[in-house]
Amino acid sequence: MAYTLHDIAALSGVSIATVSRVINGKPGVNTETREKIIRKIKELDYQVNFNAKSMKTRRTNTIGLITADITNPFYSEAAKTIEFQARKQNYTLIVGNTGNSMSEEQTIIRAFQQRQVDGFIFASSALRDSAVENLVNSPVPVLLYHRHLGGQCRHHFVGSDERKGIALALEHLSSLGHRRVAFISGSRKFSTGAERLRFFLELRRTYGIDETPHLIQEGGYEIAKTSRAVEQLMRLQHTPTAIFAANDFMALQVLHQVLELGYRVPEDISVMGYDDIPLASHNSIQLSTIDVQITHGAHLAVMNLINLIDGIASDTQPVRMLLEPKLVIRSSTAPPT
Amino acid sequence: MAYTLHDIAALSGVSIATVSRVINGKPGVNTETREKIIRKIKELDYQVNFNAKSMKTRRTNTIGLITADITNPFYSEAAKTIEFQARKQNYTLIVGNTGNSMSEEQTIIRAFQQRQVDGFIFASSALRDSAVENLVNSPVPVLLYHRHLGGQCRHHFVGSDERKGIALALEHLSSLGHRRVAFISGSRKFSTGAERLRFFLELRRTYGIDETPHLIQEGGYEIAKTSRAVEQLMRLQHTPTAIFAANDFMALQVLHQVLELGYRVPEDISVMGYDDIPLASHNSIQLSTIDVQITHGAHLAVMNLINLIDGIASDTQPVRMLLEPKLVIRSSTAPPT
DNA sequence: CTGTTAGCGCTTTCAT
DNA sequence: ATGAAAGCGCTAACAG
Repeated sequence: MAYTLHDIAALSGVSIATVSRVINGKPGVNTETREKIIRKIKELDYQVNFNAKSMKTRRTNTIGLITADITNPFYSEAAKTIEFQARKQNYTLIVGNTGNSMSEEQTIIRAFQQRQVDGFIFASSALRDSAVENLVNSPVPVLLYHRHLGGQCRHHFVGSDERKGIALALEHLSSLGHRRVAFISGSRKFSTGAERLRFFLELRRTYGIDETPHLIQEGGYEIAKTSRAVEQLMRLQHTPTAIFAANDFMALQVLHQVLELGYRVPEDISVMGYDDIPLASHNSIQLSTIDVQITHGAHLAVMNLINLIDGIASDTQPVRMLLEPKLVIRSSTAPPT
Repeated sequence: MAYTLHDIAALSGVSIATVSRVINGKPGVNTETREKIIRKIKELDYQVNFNAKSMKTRRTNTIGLITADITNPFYSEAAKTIEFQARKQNYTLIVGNTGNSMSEEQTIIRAFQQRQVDGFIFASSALRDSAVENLVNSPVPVLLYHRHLGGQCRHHFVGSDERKGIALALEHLSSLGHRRVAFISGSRKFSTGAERLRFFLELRRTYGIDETPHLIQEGGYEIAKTSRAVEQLMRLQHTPTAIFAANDFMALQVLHQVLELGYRVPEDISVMGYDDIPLASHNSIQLSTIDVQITHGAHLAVMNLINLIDGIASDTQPVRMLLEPKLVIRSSTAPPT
């Protein structure tokens, strides 16, 4: 059994109130008494019971992170930063993986509520996710990271400026001289997937990209879908000179498949990704992509959530931070020949 | 403010004790009363305050996972399974990343203790880690996963049979006809690194592997170290016909570097890894390796820890489970030419 | 079958 | 400067 305030108080010959005061650095304690108590605390290696404390303070100093899949390098990178920043501010992180299942998500939300988390970070929500929408309308602060809920629901969000990112990619490909640029979209159930497609369609004309419908394909999480998309594309009369995948995960698959088909990258065809997951920079891959500033965003997510918890940030004016994406040119893109 | 037992009790016209009984499925409540209460709970969407409950029950139903780096695919894979299995048993997971820093580790341990976690899983400990050793001797159950603390300290452990794994790899290379097999060891600060090297040295004779000292090189987490090792190896008069790296992370680097130097894999040189991280099976990599059963081990880790928490497993007889590793033959190994 | 009550370990008024 | 006491939301005797 661990020591309690009572133990420290009894052994120091004072009341628990006084011990509580010194633990919390409150004023109004005689210096000698304070030192005596501190000595005792050190001696016994006393540790506060945060749960008991929470009962009075209504603060658990824990934040709940809900992610679709921690195995996804994008999220594990974010989780690492979130955990670190949270800990620096004396918060601990509890995590849940939804595996993109709504029912799991709901279960996790409830479990976290029961644990009285001070705030939630979602790094996984789909567009129109009613569980999250309900939560957003509850009194506990919720911040969406990377993917948002769409227009209908007011919520706090830290993410990347997708329009800017698509523009950056198109500008790069266009300036290399590409006109027949294929696009493989991600799942449109997520804001990122939907927006990247939308902005591609919206911006391609500006950059002089060919508007042939066949150049747009739908990908997604299942490799098979991306695979089929690539097949379709490479079977076209006029094959694209560049393939732009809406995320690195798909881009990697594209890269592999195109190589398998005997094309050289980037000599015969350029491949462009999006996100800049760690693997993209791996020396045997070297994928050109858009860096969405994962860790920077994760850092801001924690900061903003804690401000919300502390009531520093106003809750009426939703947080909405869009980070500047950066173009990362590696060796999967080059001028068409 | 969320509802409490009092609210439900008042609104149902019963006492809090009765409500508590129905919530915990305790017998001795009139069916009608029970149903009335259940209705009220549903209607208000009442959720128990786990913290308050913990004060009485001395159980928080949370387990602390401490990992070196959640970004490492090995650990994120494990974390995913651990979170899932824990949740299935009504536990939540709180996580901490040490980044291999002892002081961070100590900080995390204390934070978790203050949160009254019911048990710890370490997936990151070094040999002779005094913080963990102390913790192991405290009353709260601690289970080491993947890496253990070495012989001096009795503790619960779930890992892989490293001797068997090395034997499997050597048998594979040997049966392909390799004799000049180089070995790049991992950091010996960890049980895995130390043991794999030890078993390689111990077993190579059995498999007819050349015992030239130059074939043993030291690698580690810094890419530069592995890089230098490969350079040394390929500068030898008799270059090895196969390079066996003590983990996939290094093997990937070896693969890249050897390819860069103009060798073909596996025609000119075979490369073998260890661990079978997800990336090893990536279609553009196809690394032959040893599968250490990450998820199976993670699953067992949770089960065993919970048994320990529940006092089902005896605490005097330490858990020590060594899973059977499996040989995974992909396309980075072939007979020497 | 149901209610009363005493804490779990802590913070925080309010007295002294 | 210090202590007594109430109470956070819950469980678990104990009484009735």
